Formats: sequence, structure tokens, C-alpha cells
Amino acid sequence: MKTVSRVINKEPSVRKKTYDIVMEAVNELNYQPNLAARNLAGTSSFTVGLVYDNPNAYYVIDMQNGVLSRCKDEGYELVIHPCTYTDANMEADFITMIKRSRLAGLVLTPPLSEQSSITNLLDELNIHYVRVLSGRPTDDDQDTCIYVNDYKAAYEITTHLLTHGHENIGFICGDKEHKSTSERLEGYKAALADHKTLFNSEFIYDGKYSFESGVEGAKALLADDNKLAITAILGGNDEMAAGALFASRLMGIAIPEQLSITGFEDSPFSRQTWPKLTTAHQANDVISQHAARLLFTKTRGARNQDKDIITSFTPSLVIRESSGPKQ
Amino acid sequence: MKTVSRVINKEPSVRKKTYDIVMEAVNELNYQPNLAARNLAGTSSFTVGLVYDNPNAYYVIDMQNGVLSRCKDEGYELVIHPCTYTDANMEADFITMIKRSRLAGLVLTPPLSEQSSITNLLDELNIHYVRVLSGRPTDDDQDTCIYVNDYKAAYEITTHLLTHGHENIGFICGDKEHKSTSERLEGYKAALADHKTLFNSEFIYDGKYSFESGVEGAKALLADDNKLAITAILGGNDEMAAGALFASRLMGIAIPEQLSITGFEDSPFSRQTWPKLTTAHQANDVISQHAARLLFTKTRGARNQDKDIITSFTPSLVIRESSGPKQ
DNA sequence: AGTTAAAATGACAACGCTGTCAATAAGCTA
DNA sequence: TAGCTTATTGACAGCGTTGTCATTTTAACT
Repeated sequence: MKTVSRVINKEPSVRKKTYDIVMEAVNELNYQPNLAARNLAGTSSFTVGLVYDNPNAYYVIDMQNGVLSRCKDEGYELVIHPCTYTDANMEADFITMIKRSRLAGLVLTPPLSEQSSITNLLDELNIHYVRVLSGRPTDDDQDTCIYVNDYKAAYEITTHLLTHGHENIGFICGDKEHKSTSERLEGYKAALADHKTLFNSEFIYDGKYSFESGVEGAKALLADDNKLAITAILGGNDEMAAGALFASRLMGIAIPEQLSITGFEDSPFSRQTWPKLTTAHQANDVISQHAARLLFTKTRGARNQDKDIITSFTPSLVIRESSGPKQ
Repeated sequence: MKTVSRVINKEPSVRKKTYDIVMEAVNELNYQPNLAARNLAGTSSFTVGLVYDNPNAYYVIDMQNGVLSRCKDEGYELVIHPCTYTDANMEADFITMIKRSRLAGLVLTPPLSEQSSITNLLDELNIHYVRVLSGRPTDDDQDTCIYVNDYKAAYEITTHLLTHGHENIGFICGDKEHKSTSERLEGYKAALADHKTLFNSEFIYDGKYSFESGVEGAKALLADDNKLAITAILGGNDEMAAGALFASRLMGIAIPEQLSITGFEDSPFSRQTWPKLTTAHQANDVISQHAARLLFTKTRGARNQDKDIITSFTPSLVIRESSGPKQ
């Protein structure tokens, strides 16, 4: 009985022959260890939680599926935990979740992962967690964070537009509170600087990562018969870019002939517009898979280290029909 | 100890005074029963599964959140199980899931819930389940199914268009294999019949519930300078309606002046188009809440019956700017 | 008050695993 | 081959609940 447990958990000190015998029986009986019993008996838990407050359904599904696929492979259970970070009883909420099912750890996704109040709470409670964050990787948090280098991606998109001759490039930003917003803006600025193009704050519109705000943003940037002479608009995400696209269409502006528009994230949005959006592909499912792997590694401590975990991702430029050379 | 268990499980034979004492302690200590232990010891499980193969992220998130909100209230755990019904080892997949965590039951969502191979398997395995189905309620399945009356909703949308003077109404259908497709088509036909309007099969386009197929559908229906004289298009879902809207725009057709377009489902899609879509609001979160409640009732047997469960929902007409009188 | 039935509480095993530690088998040395 | 060390296996308790059944308390009667 205990030997079977050893085999299942890939513990050392099991003779090859014994291992084979057990595995044969496991396969024949289609044995599946009972998760409740494992969680109850063992010192480590086989349940991880995914916590999110991002309202973007596409994003959430991708994150779920990524974590889930790793969980399946490793025999872990996934508990999903949507929440709103404005929630006053968030602390009680977390504690309840943790008491209910002892968790191996949590995967925190942005923007909630940026909240230090949450990480402090988890540190206090001694709960493992991995954060998915927007930003450039730092050395200190290699074993706790997965970075999505929005800075670099925005730099690349902006460069793409600059090399196509665009100089007056509008930028529709997302929510100010999100780290991704400032990272993307910084990348945009850096690209301008590297191409000796002046930054103009009039080209910046403060949006809300929503379709509507994309519409408003484009209207504002292109107002007064486009007196700013904008020839390209960089959307802070695909949703806003889609909004900008729609607004442009209503104004009778031809895309990409008169105006290039780019998105960010490569969500289904970017393929449901016409023309399809040039964007930065963000592999959310892969990102979340690595987040899960990183969490498993932490949980299991030194043994079973997983060395192939990538902790920094840069969304890659996907050029489609919504952008082209300045005419 | 056992008395606490009785209080937690709302079992009878606990004196009011004892109940209060226990509850006070529970609140003070913020006691949360350990789910793993409950699942292991008890005869009934406190974990339910949500199984889905619908690729629509908005739909899935709504279903998850609805089930989750009930689970939270009732102290249940939710295991999400995305899958593809073409999966050859689906059976093994289900059995693995069931062995891993003993489940109180499953909520099955369409289109997978329409597959009798799955329900047969679950019947064999003696697993409780509740199906969310498209269609008109029947008497036999009152305690196993939640119906979404797409027939009636399509009837209402079609009637809305008919009463606005439209007679040549195109219909962009979804996947043929989905029950919702035929139900919606039947509703459309019934409305036509009741308004003494002839059904014309040329007005029907077979789409795929995707944005792209909506675009194609509108192009086909409005081809040859609209020789069919179509003045309204009924989208099989919002995504296709959004596609149709976009195609119309490209063709220079004014919405709703020259053409009325309606969607189905009232997903965020219907508000991200311009003009916003007239559609049938399908309260997926409420539907899934009731599905969860129905499942809990089944699980707990006779005691704790929940009498307010609605097992039939009719999406309700939401009139927005994409539809208007025939001109 | 004394008796009896019914209601409320408690004692204890069991759920299916894992951790600990003891027992055994295998491998090695002299 | 005895005598040792080390690798492998097994026995048993315990994780935090619930189900069963025994025990105690309360209520309802003579």
C-alpha cells in the first residue's frame, strides 16, 4: 500500500521491478488516487487556486486553460477564484478559500497580482503564490513572478509603425491603475526616442481598456478633421483598437490607407475586425502554464525541480492588415 | 464535535440553544469545514463539476460564475472541465475526473449536453447531472434539465421584425449539429407562419456561430445588389450578427435604415458594435445558478428541497439601435 | 414523583491516503 | 559465509470530517 503511494508520488527507493509491477496494476485497474484523501493525509496539497479580477473573458479562459493543462498532467486540482479587488472583505474571502481547501499555492493574475496588500496577506498566511505581472523582469523575483514584457512589445509595435514612416502616432491607453498601461506607454516612448521622434502628450488618450473607450479615444485623437495629423493609432489592447477601428470607419477613414491601427494581446478581437488587427501576440495559455509549473516547483521544494520554466515573455508582433506604410 | 457537524450541515435534532452556542464559536474562530475531509468522510460529496465544450469565452465565464456563486453560498467546490466532444478518450477522461474527486454531480452545458453518449455514460456510472439544453421544456426531464427556450425567443425576435413591416427576413444559422440552431430556426418559421408570411429557404444561410460566417452570411444574403430584397437579417447569435453588421457597413448599407440586424444571446458583442444590436437577452449566469441549485437538490435527496428553481428560461427581447421599421 | 418515550448529544470507527519508523531484503566486505 | 551497511518494503497512526449507534437529557405522561 505504502509502496503504491511511493510509486504514484515518484519517490525514490523503489526497485525498478516493483515499480513496473505497481504501474501495471495501476494501468489495468485505471487507478486514480483520491484527491481528497491525498490532501487530507499529505503534508503538501494537490490543489492550486487561480485568482483573477480581469474582466476580459478571453484572457481569463486562456489563463484557466493553461493552468488547467498543467494541473491535469501533474495530478493537481484547480480551484478558480474570480474576485474584485475593490472588495472590502477580500481578506476574509482569501482566508475562507484557504481554510476550505488547503492549497498548494495560488496563481495571481493582473491587475490583482500588482496589489501588495494581497501579496502581503499571502506572505503572512504563509501561502505559496506565483504572480503574473506586466513589466520588465527583475532579478529578485525570479522564483515568484512571471513577467509579460509589455514594455518591449509596445516598443516593437511602435517601431513597426515608425519604420513605416509614421511619426504622429496616437496612443489610446488603458486604465491608469494597471501596470500594463504604464509599461506599454514607456515602451512607446522609448521607441519614439530611439527613432528621434518627439513625444507629444496630445497624442495620448486615457482610455479604460474597453471597446467604448477605444471609440472615444479615436474620436478624440482624430477630432477637428485630424488637426494633429495622426497617421497611426496604437491601441492599448485589442478591444480598444477594435473600437478605434470602428470609429475610424464611421468617420470615413480608410484603414490602413489613411490610418494604421494596432492592438495588443492578439485576442479573438483582433481577428473579428475588418481589416484584421496588427497586434502583439500574448501567449496567455503558455504564460499560465509556466506560472503553474513555477508554482509546482516551489511547492515541491528542491526535489523535482523544473528547469525549463520561462519567467519572462515578450508578446510578439503579428502584422495583419490594419497597419501599413504612411501614405 | 459531532454536534458541530450537525450544526454545520443544518441537520435536525439540535436544540436552538446549542445551535447558537456553536454558531457563535464558528463565527468567532472563523471556522471553515475542511472540504477534503468532508468529501472523504461523508456519503455525499461537496464538489461539483462544470463540463463545457462551447468555445465562446463569454458564455463559459457566465456559466462558471453562475455555478460558482451558488457553490460559494452552499459551501461546494467547483471543478471546471473544458473538453472537446470529438475527443476519442472522452470516456476515460470523465472516469478519471470522477475517480480523482468524488463528485456530487455535474453540470453539462450545450452543445455537449445534447450528446446522449455522455448522458448514457454518466447514467451507467451513476453520476448525478443536470443538463442545460436548448429547446422547449418537456415534462419528463423536469428534474434533470434546464431549458433555454430558443424557439420562443427566436419567435419573438422574428415577430418584432415582422411587426415593423419586414417580410423578407434573412436568417444566418449556427452549426447544424447544435440543437439551438434548429430551435431558433423553428421559432423563426413559426413566427412567419403566424404572420402569414411565406417561408423562403433562400433567406437561410448556414453559418457556424462565428464572426467570419456572419460576414459571409450577410454577403451571401445581400448578394447581387440584394436581389432577394432582404430588409432584415436575424443573426443566429451575436457574433454572427456583428459579422453581418460589419459586412453591411462594407457594402455601404445603412443600419437600421436600410437593413435591420438582430443578434441572439446579448453577449458583450452586442454592445461592442455600432449601432448596438437588438438581441435576445440570455441570462447565462442566472441559468447556471439554477442549474447548480437543481443539482444540489438532486444530490441532497428529499431533504432541503429547493422549490424556487426555474427550469425553463426564455431569452427576452432587448431592442437596441440595429433594428427599426422597414423603410 | 415515577415512568416512558422522544429528543439531543457524544463516542468511536472509518473514509483513502501519507508520514514515520520498524522490519526485511539485498549488496558488500573481510 | 558471517557480519555489516544500505536499499527497499511494510505496519500503523493520523489527517478532519461524517455515519452509526450508544448514552444522556428533556418532555410528556400517569
